[in-house]
Formats: sequence, structure tokens, C-alpha cells
Amino acid sequence: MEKNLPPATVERLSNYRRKLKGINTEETAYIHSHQLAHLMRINPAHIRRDLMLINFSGDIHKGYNIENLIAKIGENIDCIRKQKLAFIGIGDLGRALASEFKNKDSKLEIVAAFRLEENLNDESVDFKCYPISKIKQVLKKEEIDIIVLTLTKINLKEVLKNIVDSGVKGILNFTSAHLDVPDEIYVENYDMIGKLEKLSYFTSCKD
Amino acid sequence: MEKNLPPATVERLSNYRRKLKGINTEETAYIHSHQLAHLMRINPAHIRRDLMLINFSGDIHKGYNIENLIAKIGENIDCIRKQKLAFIGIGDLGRALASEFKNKDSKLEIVAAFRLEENLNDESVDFKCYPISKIKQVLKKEEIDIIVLTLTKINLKEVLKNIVDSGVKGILNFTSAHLDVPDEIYVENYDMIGKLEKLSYFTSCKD
DNA sequence: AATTTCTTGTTAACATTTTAACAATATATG
DNA sequence: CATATATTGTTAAAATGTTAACAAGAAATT
Repeated sequence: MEKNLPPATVERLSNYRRKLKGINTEETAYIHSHQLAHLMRINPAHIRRDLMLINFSGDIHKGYNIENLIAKIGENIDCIRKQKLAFIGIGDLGRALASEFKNKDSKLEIVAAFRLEENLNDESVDFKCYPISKIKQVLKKEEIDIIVLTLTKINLKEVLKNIVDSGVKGILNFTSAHLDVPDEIYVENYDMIGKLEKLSYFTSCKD
Repeated sequence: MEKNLPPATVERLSNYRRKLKGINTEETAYIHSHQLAHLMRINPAHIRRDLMLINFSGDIHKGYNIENLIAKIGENIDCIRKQKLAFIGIGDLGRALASEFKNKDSKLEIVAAFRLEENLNDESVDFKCYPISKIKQVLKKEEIDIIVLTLTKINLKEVLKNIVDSGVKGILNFTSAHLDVPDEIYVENYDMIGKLEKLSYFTSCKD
């Protein structure tokens, strides 16, 4: 299978699936494009177009079979083997994610978090917390695939070197630091200040 | 002044400014489009186009005057009065943001954070931490403009009611919950799981 | 003084994403 | 049985975002 789906579609498919999994299919086995669109707050045409791209057909009158759709989305966007996540820096966001992943037979799994503090194991999560100093050995040992970076008060250069050496394939970057890594590593930057200033621009009355 | 800048441009302008503020203008007072583009890892044409949209002219040989550009960006994207932020749920991300805002004479200011725990004042930050139960009175009293939501284990419906009633204008939502608020409130959703699954899709070898 | 080189400002082309439109078609209804 | 209705699948159009191209013009160089 080739990776020829547009990025925006991949993201939406993931979101559709999460929403669909929340539906009790014993009560309602089928859903219409406009119903799902309403739940997602997007345009119905979007749904139909996305499902067309993964070749999923619905019943012209009953709509889309929810269980089949969930499976079909998986076939298209999930990787074969489980991918392992690690957080560098973590708070409510990481805990929230962890509980999302739990019991969801997701192909993504949080296996470690690194913090500044020593010995900060949190019994509310089921992944291990390590001090940032142990990053090198843990990344190697656990074969981490994806890093979520939220911590700025670290020796970034050294940490990045360890990340690159360990074979990490992608980084979701929430810090405003620029990550100087080889092109093979897929970096998705999320600049919170930029988003906030945009929000501020569109919410403030300028006169 | 009208809000006729494209959203993507507003976001980039904010990012340019943050990068420019990190430059020592005593050493280098001017910057070329390709230099800034290199720092931002984007296309030089993008820079020139964005600056065209805010009517900022550079010197054909020296480039763009950094201080003037910072000021001009402010004129275009900053609101007149300071806008107040509050976090619902907070960890490393919030602390990182707080340190970004500090001493940056930004028009955005974090004034409060709400947590599940009682009495959890953090001496490393300069905003106050409240238990989530106090949200109603604090939002009103502090006149919060923007909410950053990262906490899921709350009574969302009630919290949202308080947010709407208090006159909040925008919400940056990191949870996967759907926020049912009036259209007047600008909601920017960031679905981390969606982003992670997209990352996973583009980093995994599917064969 | 002429030529080369470089950079801005601007337009046009291109790419991607989103939305609209509508034919095809199956069910329900009169 | 004919008509109305509703929904998918698909194509076309619109909107948005990005990149390329290049004229205009200033400094540096020959």
C-alpha cells in the first residue's frame, strides 16, 4: 500500500475513527455522511470525498456500516506493527493522551516519559517516567519511534543527537525551538504562541 | 484596521517576530528575506509576500530593518489592550509558555491556571493556580479572554457554561472533546491523537 | 560609464484543500 | 406503476496557501 493519501485526509480519517468508536453499534450500525459530518463539525462532502479516497462504499440508503468503516480506516492509516511513543516533558496533556490510548487497541503506545525530576513515577499512568539524563539508554532499549517534545529546559543539542542516533522516525514538537535534524525524521511543529497570537488577532476587536 | 490578513500569514508574522526578537540588533540591524527564510525554514518568497501584505518595505540592498519590522508586525497583529490567558490543566507546556511570555512585552499574558489539585501554587511561574472549582469566580474577576484547555477529567459541560458566561472570546482546545459553544467564541482545535496518527502514517514503512 | 550582481516587490503559476453540484440509484409513497 | 425523496459517489469549481519568475533598481565592479 502506498502513502498517497493527502495529509489532511489522513488526519481526518483518524478523527472519524475515534468518533465512530464512541458509537454503540448495537444500537446504530450505520451512519450517514451528514450525520458524521455533524458530529465532526465539517462539511458532508468532506466525509464522502475522504471515504472515496480509501475506496469505502456505503449503502445508498442505510449509509456507512460503522464497524466496517472503522476497520477500513485502520487498513489505510495504521502501520503494521505497534509504534512506540515517548514524551520529553509531560503534564496533563500526556496523562490525557495516555488515558485515550488505554484499551483502544491503538497501534500507538506510550512507553516512556522523560522529566527533569528524578524518580517521578506517576501511578496514574502506565508508562515509566525517567529522568532526562537516562534518555540515551532508554530510547535505544525501548526502540522508540515517535517523540513528543514539550520541555525546553534541556540541553537540546545533546538530546537531539540522542534522538537521531536512536533511530526515532518522527517528532511532534511543541516547543518554539528549531529542531535541526536530518530530513529522514518527520518533524511536525506546533507553535503555541503563534496559534495564540492568531487566536488573539481574530478574537480581538481592532478599530 | 480590518482583519483581512489570511490566517496562515498572521501565524507566520507572529513567528517571524519571535525569531527577530532573538536577534541582537546592535550587531545586525537588517535582515534579508532569504536569511529570515533560512531561520524559519520556509521559502523566501513567503517572507516577501507576507511583508507585502502588511505594507512593510525593505531596503533594496540592506534588507529589512529588524526593529521597524518588529514594530510593524505588532501594529498589524497585536490587539490594542492586553489579552488575558488562563489554562485549564497545565504542565510543562504551560510553564514553557509562561517563560516565553516573560519579559517579552507581549500583548498576551497568562493570569491563571486551573488544576484538579487544591493549593497547588507553583513558585516557578508567576501566575496563580486555582482549583477548578473556583473557575466561575476567577474567570469573571480576572476578565479572561482566552482559554487553553488541556484537562479532560472535568465536568466539561459545567466548565463550558462558565466559560461562555464569563465572556471568554477564544479557546485553544487540546482535548479531543467537542466543545459545544456559540459561534461567537473562536475555537481552535488541536487533536493530538490525529496528529500522532498522521505522523505515524508518514513515518512507518507500509508494504 | 557600462556591466554585473543582488534584492525587493509583485504578479502569475502551481498545489492543496474545501465546498458545491449533480448524476445515478434505491427506497418509500401516493 | 409513477413520482417524490434521500443518499452516495464523483466531478467540477472555488478558496486558500505556496512557490516560481521576473521587472525594477541600487550598489559594486570592471
